[in-house]
Parts: sequence; C-alpha cells; structure tokens
Amino acid sequence: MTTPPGLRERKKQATREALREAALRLAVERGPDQVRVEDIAEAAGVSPRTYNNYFASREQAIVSAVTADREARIAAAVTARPAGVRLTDAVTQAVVEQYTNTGEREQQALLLITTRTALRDAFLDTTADIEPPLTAVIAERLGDTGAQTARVLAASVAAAVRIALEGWLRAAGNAEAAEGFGAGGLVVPSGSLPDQLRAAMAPLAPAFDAAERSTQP
Amino acid sequence: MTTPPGLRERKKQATREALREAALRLAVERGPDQVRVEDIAEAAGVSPRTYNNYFASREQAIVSAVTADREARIAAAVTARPAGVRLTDAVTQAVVEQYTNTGEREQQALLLITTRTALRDAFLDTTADIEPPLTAVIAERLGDTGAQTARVLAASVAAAVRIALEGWLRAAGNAEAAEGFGAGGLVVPSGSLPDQLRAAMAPLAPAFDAAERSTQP
DNA sequence: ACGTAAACTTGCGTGTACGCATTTTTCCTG
DNA sequence: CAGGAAAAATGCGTACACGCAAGTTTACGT
Repeated sequence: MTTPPGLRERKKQATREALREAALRLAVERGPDQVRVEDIAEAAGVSPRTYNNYFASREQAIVSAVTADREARIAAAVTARPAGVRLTDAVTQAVVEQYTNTGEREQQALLLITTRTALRDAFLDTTADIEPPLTAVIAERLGDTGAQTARVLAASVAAAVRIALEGWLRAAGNAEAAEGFGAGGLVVPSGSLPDQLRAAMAPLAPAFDAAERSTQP
Repeated sequence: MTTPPGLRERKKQATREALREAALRLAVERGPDQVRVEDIAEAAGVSPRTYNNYFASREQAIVSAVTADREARIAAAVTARPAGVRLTDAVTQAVVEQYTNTGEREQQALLLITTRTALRDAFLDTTADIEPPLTAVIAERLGDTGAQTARVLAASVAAAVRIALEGWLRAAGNAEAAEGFGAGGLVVPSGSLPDQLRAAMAPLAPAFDAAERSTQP
C-alpha cells in the first residue's frame, strides 16, 4: 500500500523537523517574542522563503513541535479499539489518550505556549487538523451511507476538543480564578485536561449512538 | 437595556459599512485581485492603518458585505420560535432561514466569492461567528446547568453549517461534477443550500434532544 | 460649560506572507 | 546510465499585519 518513502519525502520531513526543533529551542532560549522567522530559518539551515513553504506563520512552527503528528495518532488510536466498544467511547478514549500522554519536552513547550496569546491561538487552531483523519475512521465504522454524518461528527469532535482546551488553558493561565467563586463549580468543570475533554465529548454521545444504531439495527 | 448608541458607535458602524461597501464595489468593478487595501481605504475615506483596525485581512471586508450581521439574525431567529418546538428544529430552521433569505446584491457577491479560493475560505471562516450568539440562546433554553453543553452544541452547529457550505460551494464551483457519476447520489446530498444545511444538521438532532430532555424530564 | 479620561484614528517602522521566475535536487523511463 | 520531467529551494519584489506613539474626537462628571 505504501511504497517506502523516497529520499525526496525524507528530506522534506527532515527539514520540517529541523524547523520545528529550531523554533522551539530558540523560543525557549530567548523567549517567544525574541525569535524571528529569519532566525529559525537560519538555525535550520534553510532560507526564510523556504520556512514559509512549511509554516504559514511564525507561531505554527513552535506549536507544531508539540502537536507533531497528533492527528494520525488519534486516528490510529480509534481504530486500535476493539470493534465491540461504542464509537463514542472509542473516540473519547483516543482523544484523551493522545492529549494527555505527553512527554517531558512537550510539557515544557505547553507551558511556554500558555504564556502568549498568539501561541495559544495557534495551538487551538491545530485541533482542526484532527478532523480529516477522524472523518475517515468514523466513516469506516458507519459504512458508506454515513459519509456526511461522519464529517459532521468529526467536525463536532474537533470543536468539542477545542472547547475543552480553551477551558483548560483558561484555568491554567489564571490560577487565581479557581477560588474566585464559591459554589458556581457546578457550571464549569474547570478540572484536569482529561476531565475537560470527557465533559466536552459527553453531549455528543447521543449523536454518535444514533448514527451507529442506524447502520447496525 | 440598551442605551441609544452614541455618536461614537454610529460613526464606527458607518466606517465599517463604508469599508464593506467600497470593498465589494471595487471587487466587482475590477475583479477581486485588482483591489488593494490601500484602494479600499481610500474609497472609504480612511487610512490603510484604520482599515486594519476593522478587518484583519483584505478578504474579510469583501466577505463581510455578504455576511453582515448574520450571527445576530440567527440568534434572534432562534428565540423567535415558539417555546414548544424542539430546540433542534428551532436552530435548524433559523439557520436555513438566515442563509437562504438573501437579497439581490448578496447573490451577486456570493457569485464573486465562489470564484476565488481566498474569498471562499474567508467566507467559510465566518461560520465560526455564529457560535457565541448561538451559545447564548441555547444556554438560555437549557438552563444554567447546561452551559458547557450549550457551548459544545453551538460549536457543532457552526461546524455543521461550515460543512454544508463547503459542499454547496463545491457543487456551485464545478457544475460539471453533477453529471460525473451515475447513482452515487445516495452518498453526498449535493443539493440546494437548504437541503445541505438540513442534512448537515440532522446528525446532531439526537444530541440536542438528549440535552433538552435532561433539563425538562 | 469646561476639562479630563477614554476611545478612535493615523503615521511610521518592522516583520511576515506570498507570487513569480530561476536554480538546484530528486525521480523515473527508455 | 543518461537525460528530461517533476518537485523543491531560493532570491526578489510587493503587499499586508500590527505594535507603538503621537494626535484627534467623543463621552461624562463636576
């Protein structure tokens, strides 16, 4: 199915990885605001023009060092679940798993991201990337008649994940708001990231169940 | 509740409207690619710097001439439905209504938008704008305990609308694909805009019903 | 009515985004 | 193993995005 990637593709990925690496390292070293595209390009050994062939903005390179190939991993995690589990659970578990199994280095980068609005926005934008692969795996479970449904559900998941991350970033950003109110805690979860993700996914469960039911009566 | 808007606010809206108008007119006159921000600003009687205080990109001004205050109209249309109807139906009807009740001028602008990828993207991006007002009206119907659910549902609606518009734009863009296949029509609706919107909203109905049910047993 | 604070506009400077044309590298086929 | 096609990198030029520091207008309290 997949021919071993040629030198062309490997070099491309190497360049992308070098840009990621350079962007994150420089951002950590001197602070996110003291890094220009020109610096990143130079550190990665390419021209600034080439940088923009890989990343559309300065922030994307930094953020992509954290997100890497999260989309593919989420899709793989969904298909890895046994066929018996509810689709809703499979997707939720896969999302939680891939957003929390984070390494040392990624944790540090996340902390950096929370400090700048532009970086937070770029990070939140990456949630949209999970939509295409999710659409594919959901469509596979729903059969060909549910293609449109799969697209809508995948997009809804991406939206739910974004909302969860927003809430989590907000809580992480200003930790003083945690004690601001007294008993309003019922409204907003504001808990850990896995909790936020599960809470955001929950409202979509009935839609998943209905879609799954309509294919296997 | 609302104090009559002062001179300040009225002038602001006038400037915004002038920029919209100028952007659309110039785009129609000379073609979308032959219009620079400087031209739009000049035609509207402001500096280019001021233009960017209102619109973040060149395309936004053109697109906003079509979308205007669609977000507010959709939210109002939802609350205008009698309290008896299902929330899902209220939202769907409101969305369909506001995206199809289009005037002469807007129709022409839409045609223009379909001709350029950058404009189509900017147009699709505007679907995200309906999310905050939709969140508010849905939250009102669900009560205070469903705040998070309201956010997820509103975001899902925005995503569904975006998918519907993508499908419609694709169909409108290359009309030759309509006869490309024979009986594959079961998979992709590819019909009129109202049909696309209703089809995209349908998978979310169970989620809306469940949310509504959990508040009024 | 006046003065002050807040909001808006503007000019300027820097950094980024991207189209186009050219050069370099990789790939494939005879 | 050539040699040409395809893809990528690069240089260059232009236009856009935006922070900052004025200057200008509106709003509001005394």
